[in-house]
Amino acid sequence: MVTIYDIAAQAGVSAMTVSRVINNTGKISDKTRAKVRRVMEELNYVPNHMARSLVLQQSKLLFLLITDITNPFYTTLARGAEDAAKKQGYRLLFGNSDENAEKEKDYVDTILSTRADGVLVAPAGDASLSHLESLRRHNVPFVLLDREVPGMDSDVVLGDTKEGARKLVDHLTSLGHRRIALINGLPAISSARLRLEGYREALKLNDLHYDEQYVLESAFEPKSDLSDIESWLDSMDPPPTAIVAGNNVLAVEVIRTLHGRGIRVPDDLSVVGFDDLGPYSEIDPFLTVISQQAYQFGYLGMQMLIERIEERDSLPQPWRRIVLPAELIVRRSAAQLPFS
Amino acid sequence: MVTIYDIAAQAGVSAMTVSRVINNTGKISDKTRAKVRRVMEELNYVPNHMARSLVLQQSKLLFLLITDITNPFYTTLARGAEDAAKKQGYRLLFGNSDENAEKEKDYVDTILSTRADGVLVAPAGDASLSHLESLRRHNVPFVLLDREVPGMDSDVVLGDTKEGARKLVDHLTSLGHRRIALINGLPAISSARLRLEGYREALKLNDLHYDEQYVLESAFEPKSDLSDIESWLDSMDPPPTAIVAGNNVLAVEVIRTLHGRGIRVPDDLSVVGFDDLGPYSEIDPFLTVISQQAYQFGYLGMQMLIERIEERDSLPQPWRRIVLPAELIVRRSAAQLPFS
DNA sequence: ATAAAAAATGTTATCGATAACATCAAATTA
DNA sequence: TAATTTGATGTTATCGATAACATTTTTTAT
Repeated sequence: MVTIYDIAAQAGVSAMTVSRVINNTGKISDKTRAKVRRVMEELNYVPNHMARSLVLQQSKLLFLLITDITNPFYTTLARGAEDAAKKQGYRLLFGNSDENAEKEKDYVDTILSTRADGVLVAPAGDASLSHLESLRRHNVPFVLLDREVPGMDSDVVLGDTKEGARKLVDHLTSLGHRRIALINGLPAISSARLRLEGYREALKLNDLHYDEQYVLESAFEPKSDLSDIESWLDSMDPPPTAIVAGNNVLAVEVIRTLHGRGIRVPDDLSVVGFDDLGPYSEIDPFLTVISQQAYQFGYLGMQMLIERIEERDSLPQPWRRIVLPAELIVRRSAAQLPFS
Repeated sequence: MVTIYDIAAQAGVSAMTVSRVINNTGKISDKTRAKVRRVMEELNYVPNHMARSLVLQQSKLLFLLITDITNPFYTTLARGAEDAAKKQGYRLLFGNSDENAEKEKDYVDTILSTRADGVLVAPAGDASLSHLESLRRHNVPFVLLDREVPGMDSDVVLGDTKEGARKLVDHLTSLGHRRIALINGLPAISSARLRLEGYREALKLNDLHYDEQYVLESAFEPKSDLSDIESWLDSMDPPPTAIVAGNNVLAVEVIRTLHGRGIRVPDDLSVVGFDDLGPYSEIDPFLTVISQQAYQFGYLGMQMLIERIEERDSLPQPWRRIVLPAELIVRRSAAQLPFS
């Protein structure tokens, strides 16, 4: 590979002069600047970012860790983060943890050893605490997205999840439903806990009592094995007339399972969920959901992150917490109960 | 940040000894190995990948460039690439070019200056040629995915696109359709060209004549402005009874536009497309498509890439070309014509 | 014209790690 | 036991770039 020394030799100057031309620092005569530029072109010079970062002690490289690259919520979020990063002159790379704290840890190691300037993390769950402590210990700024991790203070962008859960339940009760089930993410994820809370509060406000049998806690990620959903559906007695799903993946799994049993949605059973199904849901606007501003999660989170990075030397600001609203989008997957 | 020198000092050995412990090279007594390990733990040592890559001249870092991170075809592909990379001990980072050759160029610059060991590229189009030449010139191995670029020989993983287009047209004709339109990607993308070819061949084989007015070439990416689709729909006379869409995004756009006009799919007009709509399409299996093995694109491409990287010193092998089959999945978006 | 200031360029050390070679002590062999 | 091998560790140079300081050249001021 061509280095600044090759250029320096070819142009008859010192490496430092080449470095100055590249970075537009110091004083350089127009003549040598032109000559150096020309040689750089001729030799197809590409700067070595690693060597550069090694001495500068900063990489202008940021990372975004998401938990499911096939989930439109996260990919939309990624677009927002990307746009904000580009605007500020940072490069952004993505990592996909697959809802798996182990994989996430590997990415954190990569991030630490790549000496990234900062990270945007949608943590896999409470078990992420140890990696986040690792980032903190090594002084790598990070902003949490969508989920909090108990025991770790930081900047964070959240959705108004509890309120979202309430709205969904309210919507269902307004349609006459009284036996409303919840299929939720694992309790090791903060957003799942809030959804359960919101669900319970809304039940109470609607004078419905909370019944444990109507709640299933399942992993957020798509799996081939739907047997726990199957047995849960069998177990509820009397069966619910509506189901709230804790995220888009679970909504899909539930509906698939129901279809497999010949149960029609919403005719036989209503289903509502969290997060849109991506642009493709527009083909046939079906699922009634709480829509979160996915793009904003990424955009605002990235802005906060970069502010943290650049204010590093000044005295530390208090942690910031952005809560984005949750909007109910009524479509067709929840129906009025006939006899209510 | 803690370096091997800090560890060396603390453990009372030389930096080289620490390096040996880290890499398990050379001979080290159990006693010092244990001591060094202990100090590394205590100080939370994390190796600096940049310094390491600088001397080793390899980074064990690979990149995947895709053109649309919100498209399930590419995210599924990404999962495959990720799995294959991990299996071989490489780290994988993602970049999103947004179907934009300029953004793609920025990523290529990043890749070059990061001294990545190789790249998997789904090129934005024929205009990608110059960046690919840049990669080639700098001796960075790459494998193309899904699209070829004229003028650039390389390893490549393709779908059997032309055959796919034929199957779609055959399916429609078997349902009685004779006026079949095509909304396709821009001709600057190789896969779009093949789809057009396949479409024309299939028409001929079915004794239908090719009529230019039934073909629209549009950008693959999602846009807010649907006016060209609108005017195209208006212009066709007599209107088609079926539309083939060149990819999933276009299929969605067309169906949205049709819905906006009160035209029902498939009752009033049939629509078929390329590529699945992700896991979410399973809620309501609607769109009849040619399904490509997205995961395999990524997995096999990554395997080829790594083989290239690791065989680098031995004599060069001829370029390889993998063509993955295209499977027709009949769902509900194309209907039998009543009067045929 | 000459000192002083400013501009242009060069030298050396450094970032954190590893390769290649050097050294020293312990173990083995003759 | 002296000679030799082997094991364990240390030293130095290097990867490609930049900061800090040093030097040379040019310009400006007196």
